[in-house]
Amino acid sequence: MAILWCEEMSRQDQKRNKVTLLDVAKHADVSRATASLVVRKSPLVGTETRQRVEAAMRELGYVYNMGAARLRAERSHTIGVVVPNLTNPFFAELLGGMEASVGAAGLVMIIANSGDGPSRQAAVLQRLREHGVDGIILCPAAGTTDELASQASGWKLPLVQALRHVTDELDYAGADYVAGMEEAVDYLVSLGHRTICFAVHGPIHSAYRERVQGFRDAMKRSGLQPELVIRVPDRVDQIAQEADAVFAQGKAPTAVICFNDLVAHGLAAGFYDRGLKIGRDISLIGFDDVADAEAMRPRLTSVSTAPNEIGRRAAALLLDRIARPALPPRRWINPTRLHIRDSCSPLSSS
Amino acid sequence: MAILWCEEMSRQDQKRNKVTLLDVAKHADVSRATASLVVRKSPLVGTETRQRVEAAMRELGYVYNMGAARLRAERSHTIGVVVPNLTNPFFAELLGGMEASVGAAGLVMIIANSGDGPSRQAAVLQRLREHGVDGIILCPAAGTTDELASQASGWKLPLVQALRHVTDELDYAGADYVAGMEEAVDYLVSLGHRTICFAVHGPIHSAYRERVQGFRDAMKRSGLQPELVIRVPDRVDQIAQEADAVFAQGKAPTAVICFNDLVAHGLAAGFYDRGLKIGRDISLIGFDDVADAEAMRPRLTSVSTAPNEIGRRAAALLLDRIARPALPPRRWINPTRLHIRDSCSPLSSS
DNA sequence: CCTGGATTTTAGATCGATCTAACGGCGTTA
DNA sequence: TAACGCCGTTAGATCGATCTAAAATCCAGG
Repeated sequence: MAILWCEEMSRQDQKRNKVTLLDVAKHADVSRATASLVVRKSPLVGTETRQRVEAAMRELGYVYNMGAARLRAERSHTIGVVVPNLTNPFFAELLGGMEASVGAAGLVMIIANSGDGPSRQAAVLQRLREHGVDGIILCPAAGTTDELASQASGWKLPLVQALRHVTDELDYAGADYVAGMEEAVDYLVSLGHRTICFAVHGPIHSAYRERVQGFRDAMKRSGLQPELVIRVPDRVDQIAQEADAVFAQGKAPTAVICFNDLVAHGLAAGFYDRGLKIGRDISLIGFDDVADAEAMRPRLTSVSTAPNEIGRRAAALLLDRIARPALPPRRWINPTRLHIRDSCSPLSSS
Repeated sequence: MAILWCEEMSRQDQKRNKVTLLDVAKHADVSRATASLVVRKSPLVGTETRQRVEAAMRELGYVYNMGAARLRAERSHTIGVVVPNLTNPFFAELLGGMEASVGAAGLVMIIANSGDGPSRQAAVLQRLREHGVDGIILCPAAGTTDELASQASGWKLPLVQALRHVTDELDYAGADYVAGMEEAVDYLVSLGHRTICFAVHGPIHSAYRERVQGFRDAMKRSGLQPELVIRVPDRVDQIAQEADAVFAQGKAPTAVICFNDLVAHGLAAGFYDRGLKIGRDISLIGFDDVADAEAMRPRLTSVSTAPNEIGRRAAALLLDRIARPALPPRRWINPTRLHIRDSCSPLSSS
């Protein structure tokens, strides 16, 4: 007896006193199978039995073991999210939106960082595969090729692209960068600006190309010089230092459109340092409309891309595809909106 | 023959043509156990055999099944991270730091959002438990009580607190908010300021209390009025609107210390709107020193708390504890540093 | 040639859930 | 009365890895 007890204790210790479905079943005097049906809220089980089992679960402090369930059922209730960079507030907003959708559906997110490089991205995708995720939301790293589509279909793993896309064969959730940029240009043109510069930075990917394309198309449509695209550094303090770059090519622009709000922030600081007053000496438009746009002085006019909403939509797209894998590829392009504040003014004197 | 083939195909289809360790073993002409030793890089297996198995893995496109491994081995190579809020760039930095440490150790992070509320926090903790995480990094939601410690030990789940703490019985990684605040006060005092206000917002938790305490201690030590603590709204645009609140109590302060950089941003905008020039009419100090501090004009003097580093340390603490659960509780308090820029100036006229 | 010890390899049980196919009880119909 | 369908329940196989304990192999020394 004493020996038996010892053995039981050591077993408990070894197993970290885990309560299994079998324990619950015994305690409620039903079979393992019935208990399983109860935890999964199956309608097959009788009301009285259900209540007895639920009571047993509560009494024993049972916690469901997803790992074991996954092994048998091929569903992990887990999705993978790969972004190029965690620290960027823009991606943080995106993740926030995803978490809302994904969490509401009862799944959890594994997040991974690709560092915006294809080799690291391949490694993290492999890792997610090993963890048996039910699907992946990927913001493709710069340099990702369209063989991503064939890989994903070979893996039989639902995959949606977010913010950037490299293939039409997979779902995609992003913003209408082209239209957003056109709206920004048209607005400046309506204020009388004729020499408009586009300040870009960062790695080159679909969202980058679409913004450039939107800028050029709109400039051409207005009969203006479409080639005034200037690259600036990545860090905000360096952007400020090298703000002059904007004036280095040909005629000095009277307005600058920025690749994102970070560039706008940097240029605003740089212009300030040079004694240029934004909204009077030069007009400035940002892109993304993150929270800080409201805090700048003068307030920054910016094209809103609503990363939160894109995240939500990307998650919805993925959940749909997990439910019906054979669906044809879909895309959800979030409309953008020019949020007009105080950083632009009509061109008065030239 | 044809029938057999069909059967095989349908099995493949059903199983999503998954390659298992048994397939690899057969292909390499060894046992399942040996193959398992190879994937886990055990030194027990001979060189020639190892190579044969590795070749088989490559040829068949084998992917490791963590789920199955976890079931047997009680290690999921997964940790859970709970933050109050994904969208805050501060937490984004924290996550970035964690990801670096955790990823390097070969684990992945499941992230969850507590919404800074204890009930939702309880739900996500339960969810993480169901997913069998090896440990949890938790930034305790406002209102979390110290029974967290007994819960965690009951769950036998390694848990480290990050940024905020509710108990001494669990590991903790945070910043030295008290010292940081004292340094800020002392700096302003050394510039001649005597009436200094502390502008706070957000929910109340240990990090909040420590900052207030640091402020009051330092003010008292300098013989100054320690009660000038003012609450401002949460959103940056509302902070700007209500910046006057800073002057509403007693004598008007000549310097303001902010709870974080977001408050500093809002107040800076509000002061600008009222024609006050920062660094001349009023001095301003931020807290956290996130990227934007450098982009403000004038540049924002701010107390750097290095969330990235805290994230890295929290992860290291957790990995240590997973390796040796019996370790006494430890804490890592990141030193803060006052990053002096241009938003403060000596008090000349009064 | 046999023995002992170290090194490699293996069969079989096991983790905790889900799934399949079947079972008993009950009311209905032929 | 036998046959049938329906409902709630269940035993036993199964998922893909790991672990344990023992077996096979090899080599040196007596």
